[in-house]
Amino acid sequence: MPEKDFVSWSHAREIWEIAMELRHLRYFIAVADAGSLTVAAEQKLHTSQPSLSRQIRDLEAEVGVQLIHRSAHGVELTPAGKVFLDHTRMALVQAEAAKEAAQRAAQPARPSFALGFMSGA
Amino acid sequence: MPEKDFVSWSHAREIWEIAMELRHLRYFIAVADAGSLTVAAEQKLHTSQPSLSRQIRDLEAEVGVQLIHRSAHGVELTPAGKVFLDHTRMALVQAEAAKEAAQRAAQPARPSFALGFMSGA
DNA sequence: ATGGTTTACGTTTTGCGTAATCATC
DNA sequence: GATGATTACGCAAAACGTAAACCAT
Repeated sequence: MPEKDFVSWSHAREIWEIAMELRHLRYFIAVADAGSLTVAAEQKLHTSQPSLSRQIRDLEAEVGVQLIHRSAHGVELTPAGKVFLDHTRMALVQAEAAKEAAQRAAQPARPSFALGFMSGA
Repeated sequence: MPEKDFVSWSHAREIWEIAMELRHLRYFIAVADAGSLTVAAEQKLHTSQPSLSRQIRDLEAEVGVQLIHRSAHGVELTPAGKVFLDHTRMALVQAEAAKEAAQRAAQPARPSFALGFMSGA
């Protein structure tokens, strides 16, 4: 039976309707860390700038908020972008934790340790 | 400058190398809730069973663990699958929270004209 | 025989890379 | 003029849908 009362959603949108993908979040984190689309693409993600530029643009369209400010020197996070970055990191960590927890659970002998964290205010 | 000491990773794998996507997690949650690939596909995800079957299979390959046990009555979560489900839900919630936090941060402190979507005080 | 999952295959979407363009300092 | 982001476009990979096959009850 479906137990879905573990958390309450802020809005009515169902989780199946989220268009955002982890790839977008990874790209955004790389850009934020590098401060530049160019170096993030080439040195971190091993992809091309145009690809990365488009993914970031798609992400901003999905969120509906401008996350970075483009300039000639590189990119700079907007206030909304900084907030988004923090949550984004946690989401990635959670996804990776899910994978590792499943792998750990599949091997019965290992004691499980919790990789816990708090969700922001 | 990259601030990345907010959490320590369990393994050396970089986050850019994660092949898992939120779509896989959404699909998995739907299957777990429905207890069946067929009804999850048709009634929740509005897609086809073969598509869903392949996505779940891909997810299991990525995680490296069998997450569901197929039977004639439907599907049943393996112990690893149950653990994975919990973390997966949190990851989805985090991702959605990131989006909403960014939208909230983009709103000025005092909205002069309310195109509000929430019935607040 | 029925309910449910998987395989096969053709179609369509979409992400990606190269090259060219625009903008800012 | 040089650095960096965007647009245009062709290609390749992957997701999707339909149909057929398989498996257990």
